[in-house]
Amino acid sequence: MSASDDNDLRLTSLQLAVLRVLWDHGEATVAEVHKAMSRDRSLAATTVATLLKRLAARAIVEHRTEGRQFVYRALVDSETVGRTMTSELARDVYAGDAAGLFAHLLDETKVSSDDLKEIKRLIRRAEKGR
Amino acid sequence: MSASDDNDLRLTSLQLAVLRVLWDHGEATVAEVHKAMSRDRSLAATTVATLLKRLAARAIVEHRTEGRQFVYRALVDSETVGRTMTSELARDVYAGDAAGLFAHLLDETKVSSDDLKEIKRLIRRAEKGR
DNA sequence: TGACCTGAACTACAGATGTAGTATTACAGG
DNA sequence: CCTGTAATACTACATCTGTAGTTCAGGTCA
Repeated sequence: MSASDDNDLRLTSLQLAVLRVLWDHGEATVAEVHKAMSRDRSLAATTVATLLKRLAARAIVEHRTEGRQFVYRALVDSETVGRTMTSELARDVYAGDAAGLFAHLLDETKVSSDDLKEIKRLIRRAEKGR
Repeated sequence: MSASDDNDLRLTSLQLAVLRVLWDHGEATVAEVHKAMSRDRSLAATTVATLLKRLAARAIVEHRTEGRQFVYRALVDSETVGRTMTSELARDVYAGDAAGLFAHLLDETKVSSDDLKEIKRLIRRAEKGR
């Protein structure tokens, strides 16, 4: 938690794609992030470097230097980002109507039976905790 | 559906706030939108006008002229926007893990007992439909 | 040691966004 | 007919984003 970091977690799709690589890898050099992203997006390596540098300026990632390379890692975890963005979506789009959001979630994404099972478990837990 | 409109429903919080007014009112003049938004945000009337004009340029709203005023209405419904943004969130942040999104939804927003009841109903329906 | 390669730094640029001032124009009232 | 008044049109501008080229510097290989 260090100091005054978090806050302002409005992230674009592209920025999230970068972050995901760091979340998955723990740490990664620019080249590694670039490579990992190349499956989905064709970006120049310098583009990825720019993205990372900008995220660093926002204190969303940071890097240490290893030899001549920067090794980046995320300063925000996916949990926090997920929570923040979910509640923003609920507020901005659904005016807080959780059931509405959930309905769309069921409709629009492929929710597996396992997911449903897990979700039911979460509901039971929520009901217990009132 | 007319022609090549929808698509590209990436909307910011502010843009959604504008849209919400139109969704709630059906139609509204710039002044009405401005007033409705003034509870939450202090924007100049011209700012609201600019916002609406830009949304119109993206074919997200349109207006007819009534006397000297523009009466705006949304060209996208909240259902569509909700669906789109929800699935984008699921994809970008959760890599499609619906249960993860749902867990955060339960945690982060105030889900009422009624909401839970409704959600359980949705789940039953989803299970029926396989 | 000199030519390369590779990585980061710097520069660029168009489009979107938040935000609003200024200009213009068309009525309504006197 | 003239003058506010109110509404839209036009202009502005800083910031963020997506995207990448160009420059500079430090190792590496011959």
